Amino acid sequence: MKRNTVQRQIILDTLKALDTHPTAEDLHKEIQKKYPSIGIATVYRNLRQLTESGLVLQIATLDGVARYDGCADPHYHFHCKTCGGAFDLELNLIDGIEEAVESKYGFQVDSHEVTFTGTCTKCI
Amino acid sequence: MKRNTVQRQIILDTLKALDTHPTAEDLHKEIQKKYPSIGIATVYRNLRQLTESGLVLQIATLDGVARYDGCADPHYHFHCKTCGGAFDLELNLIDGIEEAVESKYGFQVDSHEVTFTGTCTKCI
DNA sequence: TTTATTATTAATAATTTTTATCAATTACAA
DNA sequence: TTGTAATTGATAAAAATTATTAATAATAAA
Repeated sequence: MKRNTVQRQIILDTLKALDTHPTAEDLHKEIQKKYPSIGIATVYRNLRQLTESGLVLQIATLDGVARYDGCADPHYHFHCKTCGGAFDLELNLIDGIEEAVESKYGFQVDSHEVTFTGTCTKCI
Repeated sequence: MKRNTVQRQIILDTLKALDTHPTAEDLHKEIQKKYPSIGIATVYRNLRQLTESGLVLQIATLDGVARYDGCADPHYHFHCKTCGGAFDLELNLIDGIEEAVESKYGFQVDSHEVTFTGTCTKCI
């Protein structure tokens, strides 16, 4: 059965406190500042668990490194191709688009993600 | 200066002939059937070049493995979380959404991608 | 509370994916 | 045809992620 470990809570809390969208390694480094004993494998393992349970959002990036988002409610993202950063966007979610795909293709749609690519204000 | 090598042409042609969205390894295996001498590094190298020049589209996936799309004109995708497959969707592109992000955030937006996640008809 | 069970951990080895290196080759310009 | 430098194939290296394993600790049962 799933257990409530302090490590998992620390990982989730630290992720939620960051508004960047850290990679597993980023998050591990941040955690190490306060809890140097927590290993990188534990971070990976728990990020996967938290993603599966829906508490954490995994963001796909073009450079192949997974980034994580502690915010549960859905929103869209912008990726800067210069600095690699991922930013939240406060846009209204597109309405009815998941249902459109389900009825047109017969797929079962769980979620959708909209990602913009370009250059952020700092990097322009 | 950029050269026109037979390898690059083979890589591009093979990718265009596939309607799946292969990973670099998938594509390399497919190419090896006819051209066993072409190495995996050449496939990676050219996929990156072709992506940079805009002839090929790189698709971010949640499992962290890059997939490639030989179709130049933009369209949306569906990812099956069971089989890992990526499918093209023929939906109308969302209108004006890039401009909305540019004016709201001041980012320079080059493109946007909409990705649906769920279960495909085969895997339901 | 104490004990037993077993999920989880830290550390690290192994795997997977992608990029860098480098001598040989080859496309293109002169 | 010849010189050049971009590209190639092979492979080493790097980066990212997952598996392994003995030790630890969270929870249930006694």
